[in-house]
Amino acid sequence: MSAKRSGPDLGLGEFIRRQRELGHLSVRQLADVCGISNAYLSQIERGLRNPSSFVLKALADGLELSAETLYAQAGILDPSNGEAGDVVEAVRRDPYLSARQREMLVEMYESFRKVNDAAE
Amino acid sequence: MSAKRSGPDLGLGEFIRRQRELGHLSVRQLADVCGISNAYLSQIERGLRNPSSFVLKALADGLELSAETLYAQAGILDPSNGEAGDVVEAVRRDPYLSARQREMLVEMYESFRKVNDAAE
DNA sequence: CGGATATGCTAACTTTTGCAAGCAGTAATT
DNA sequence: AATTACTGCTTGCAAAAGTTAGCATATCCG
Repeated sequence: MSAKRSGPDLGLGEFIRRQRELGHLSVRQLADVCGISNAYLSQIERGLRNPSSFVLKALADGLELSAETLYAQAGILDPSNGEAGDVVEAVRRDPYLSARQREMLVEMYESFRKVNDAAE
Repeated sequence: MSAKRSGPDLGLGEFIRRQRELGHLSVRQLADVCGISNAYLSQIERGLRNPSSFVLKALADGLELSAETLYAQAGILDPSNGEAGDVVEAVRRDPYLSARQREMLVEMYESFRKVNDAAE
């Protein structure tokens, strides 16, 4: 058995489900895009199954997420790479944007976050 | 321009074996450290088995490699992974946005960059 | 020559992944 | 009410992952 679901995989399934719902996709639609069965995706989302590396990769692609983010959520990758992405900071540091453009991007980003929070 | 690639198309199993031998470990020793059976490790190294995410993670730890390196070798993670502070990367890694929202932000960012380039 | 001991590999077995098919619920048409 | 078309969930099974026990060879020591 070795490593199993004892502990920190709490949330991978829910994270996937949340991402799926943010994209307004049904279980079947996402499963289809990822090339897996809807039954299996349903089980993954509820934590009943432990997807293999390749399925996880397919899910990352289907959700248009970086694979690092998903793997970090699964507790497999160190979050040092996956979590650091502060969009606002990256925008503010970008030397190729004008102040006005930075402001627009930040506002757009924050309004997205706000909308998602409200739709929770 | 193509940057230099180290060990282009080395299979995952062969890569693991090479790393293990570089560390002067036997199959049993590495398997023990990783918490898997020696038989299974042997099969992984010869490409007869396809290890799960957790086993891959354990192998990375046992070999004292970054998990990213091993996952890149497995063809699961994109090897281009180092550039920090990039807006696009930050957006792609943000787990609170939907795929559609990420796409919109990236397109907005890139159109800004394009406009700025043209006006240079 | 034994006999430990270490190497990697094979075989038989158990457990988990992943899928095809079907079930129950909801909402809109007819 | 019946049909059609969605939604997500459950079931039973084939295939793959992963383990325990054992085989064969090689080295080292008395």
